[in-house]
Amino acid sequence: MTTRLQDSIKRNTLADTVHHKLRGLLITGAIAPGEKLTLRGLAEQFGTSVMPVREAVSRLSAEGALTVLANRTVCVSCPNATVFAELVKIRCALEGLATEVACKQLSPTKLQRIRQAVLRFERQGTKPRPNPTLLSRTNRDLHFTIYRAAQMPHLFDLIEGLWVQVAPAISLTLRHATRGIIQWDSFDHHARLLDSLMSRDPVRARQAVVADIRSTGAFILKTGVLDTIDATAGPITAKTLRAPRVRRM
Amino acid sequence: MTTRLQDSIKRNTLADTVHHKLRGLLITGAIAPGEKLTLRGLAEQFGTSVMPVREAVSRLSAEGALTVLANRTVCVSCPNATVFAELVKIRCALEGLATEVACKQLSPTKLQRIRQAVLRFERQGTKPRPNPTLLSRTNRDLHFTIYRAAQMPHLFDLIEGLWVQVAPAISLTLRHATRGIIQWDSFDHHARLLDSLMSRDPVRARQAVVADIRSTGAFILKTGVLDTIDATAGPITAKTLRAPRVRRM
DNA sequence: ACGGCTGAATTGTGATCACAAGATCACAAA
DNA sequence: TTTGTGATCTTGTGATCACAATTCAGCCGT
Repeated sequence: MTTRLQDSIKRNTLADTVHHKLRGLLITGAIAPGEKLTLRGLAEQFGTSVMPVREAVSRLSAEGALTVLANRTVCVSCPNATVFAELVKIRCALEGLATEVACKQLSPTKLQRIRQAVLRFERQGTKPRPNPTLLSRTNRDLHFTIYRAAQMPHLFDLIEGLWVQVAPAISLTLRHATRGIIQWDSFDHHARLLDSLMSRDPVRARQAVVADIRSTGAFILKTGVLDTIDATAGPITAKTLRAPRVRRM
Repeated sequence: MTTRLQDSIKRNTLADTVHHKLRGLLITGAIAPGEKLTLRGLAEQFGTSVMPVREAVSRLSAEGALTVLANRTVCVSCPNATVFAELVKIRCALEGLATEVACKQLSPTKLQRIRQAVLRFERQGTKPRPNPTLLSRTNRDLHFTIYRAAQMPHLFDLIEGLWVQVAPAISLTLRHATRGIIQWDSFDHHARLLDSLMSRDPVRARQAVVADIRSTGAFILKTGVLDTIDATAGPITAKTLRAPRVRRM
């Protein structure tokens, strides 16, 4: 998925550019989950004709990042609870593998960077009023530096694809549960992860990541934001979300 | 990748049809790895204009099934040795997971079907002159009935995507090592797999699939067919393949 | 007979046009 | 105020056109 390894062999078509930019917007949650997109609108926004946008949207929908409904409406797809649970399981398998592999060949430099990311995450997270966006970005950096270190580009792409699909769910949670996000045992898991990496214990490292993924996944599921989403129901409207308002913790 | 879950909510655009058909041709190895494809050619073959083909090709290249080179030439992508090795590792993780999950909830009916597939595979494989194409098809059926039983559609799609990428390598091996393909310990692994499934032992089942994947992967790597392939080098020509001719076993 | 060069032909990419299916809104009837 | 209905606009999809880049055939010169 994505342009895969071709990123290096930059085939700079407009379609690729649009694809990349859109993907970036999606993975950072800049576009709200369920939001409707129009080809012509995107085309105007990117300053191209509809053609490159069509190709980009086509690829993104193939990745599962966008959904084109039976109505032929394009919208940012957000997994419902069951889909999300499945994605979490897959993530455990894939990111566990990546971590295990990376653990065996992490350079001291990368280890340093990971340590710093862990620290940054903890520092931001223990603030009285942490910035959730910043927090999730730091978390992302942390994970992806590890996965990149595994030097398995295809695996990396697959993982990235999963994050693109999961991102909207996180974004939703962030939007509707502004307080109390920080219950996370993530601190513990990150610490254990870092420790395992430094002592070159691949199995324990894998366990730590899996625990981390599972726990934040469980947290998101527990908020119940995703229960209101029906994949076939189309874009998420204000009405859709009103009913089972997320309860604060 | 693919049309994902949308398969049920058939959004019957021409692009989807072409995508599906083309994908089928690729996964069965009907189109030779490295073969060049032209949009207009495919369009004529499918009886459409180039537009649907463009979208299909775009998606397939996003999946990694097709490669569009810097020349802007489209060809069936075939993994080189290192990429193939990576794909095998990923397959182990994903298909292992699928097997483990499936093991816990296999209906007796499905179990029967798997048993029959195993028998069919063994019967065909022990023939004095087994049909390699038929053999690999049976093998595919066997694996995919298990994976489908896991009832994790996204996982299934990912696995299918991996097979599409691996298919050309298998196809190549089949073409250039017409004899002696049947060294496989696959019989043992299949037997152990079936046994584990019947006795509901998820862990052992996983181990059996992983062993199966690893061994046939190792076999393909050992033939050395993939060593001659450079991902950036473009389509596979007769010349490319001449040099280190596959040695019979 | 052979190598390098030029022409035409083919290719993917992007833009534009055409069209059918939904979505939206205004207005009228209850 | 609410509901049904029609016209109108918007949308994705597919076809066609235009174009630059690449490929390839054929020719010329040696």
